[in-house]
Amino acid sequence: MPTTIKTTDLKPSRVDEAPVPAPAGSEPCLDDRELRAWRGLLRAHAALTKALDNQLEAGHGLPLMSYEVLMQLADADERRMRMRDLASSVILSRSGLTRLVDRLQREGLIDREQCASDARGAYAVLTESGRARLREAQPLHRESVRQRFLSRFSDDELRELAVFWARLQT
Amino acid sequence: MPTTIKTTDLKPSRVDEAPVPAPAGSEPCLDDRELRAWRGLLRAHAALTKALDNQLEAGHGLPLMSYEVLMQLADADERRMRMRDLASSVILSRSGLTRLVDRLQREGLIDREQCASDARGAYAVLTESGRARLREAQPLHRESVRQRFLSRFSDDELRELAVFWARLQT
DNA sequence: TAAGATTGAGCGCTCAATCTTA
DNA sequence: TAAGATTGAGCGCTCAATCTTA
Repeated sequence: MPTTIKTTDLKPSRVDEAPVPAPAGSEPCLDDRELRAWRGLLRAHAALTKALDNQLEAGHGLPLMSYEVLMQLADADERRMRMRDLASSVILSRSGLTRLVDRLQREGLIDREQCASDARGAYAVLTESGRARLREAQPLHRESVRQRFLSRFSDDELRELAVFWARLQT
Repeated sequence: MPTTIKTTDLKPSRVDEAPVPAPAGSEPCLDDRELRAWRGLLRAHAALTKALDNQLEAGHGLPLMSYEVLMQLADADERRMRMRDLASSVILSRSGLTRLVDRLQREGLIDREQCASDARGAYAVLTESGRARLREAQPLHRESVRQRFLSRFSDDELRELAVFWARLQT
């Protein structure tokens, strides 16, 4: 064990910042309040996704990213989406999605289908087996999201968070 | 361009959820408000870090993770930290940090030093060149964090966010 | 025995190049 | 010309195994 116990790493960044009187003018240093808001987001996200990913992987052999893809398809019309749309909705590059869908297809959770209206296009389609796997995994995942995230907030706060996220869209 | 314009992907997950009357009992489905709070976090984080990482990499050849490591060291006593502590404060596995420090050392931004009190231990130490590189990169990065994130919130909201993040610490 | 750090193997992603169709 | 999808190359990470010291 390390001798220094670090309860949090959101320290006020002592050196290098306070002494300097705003170097150029247009980009003053982040103050303590700003740092906590920003680095808190990074740390919270990292800790949450790491925990959820490990758990989902261990319990159902399904990494978080795969889970998200299955979810998107389950919610889509006819349980299918264009590769392009699917990539952007799970925030993955197009090539990244191609490879992820390769893996899920190999497991039988997703099928590919030609797009009728645009011969360049392809659909990813959720299979029955994919639906079943998703249904198996959902209870554990939802409970974890509740326990680790949602339960820490009141109803009003959850609504507030949603408003906050919406504000970040470009 | 896809024919369907998706302004947001936070839809109420129509199928599969509303009809089923809470399958087992202990893990009811996430409702719309919960989904927006949760998936909003995932999307906001992904979009923000991707943008910042690209910009930092393009402008200063410094991926976000490397930047975070240099920051931690710049803020630490004597600009040095034990590998173990550094890994946990940037949320990286120990082996992941070993390799990242390898790269930064090859670039001359970090040195390694033996730990005097524990012969198993090693310090990562920020070099002068590392400080200089960080100082170069900071203005752009800070401005982006401001523009893409901080500026979307009032002072009170930033304080509230910090409180929210603190609540998530297990 | 266990903890700090590193190494070998390999996974999952991105970028750039490519092929196909609009 | 440009867009959708895939492929080749390669980067950055993790897990498990290993070495060293507590």
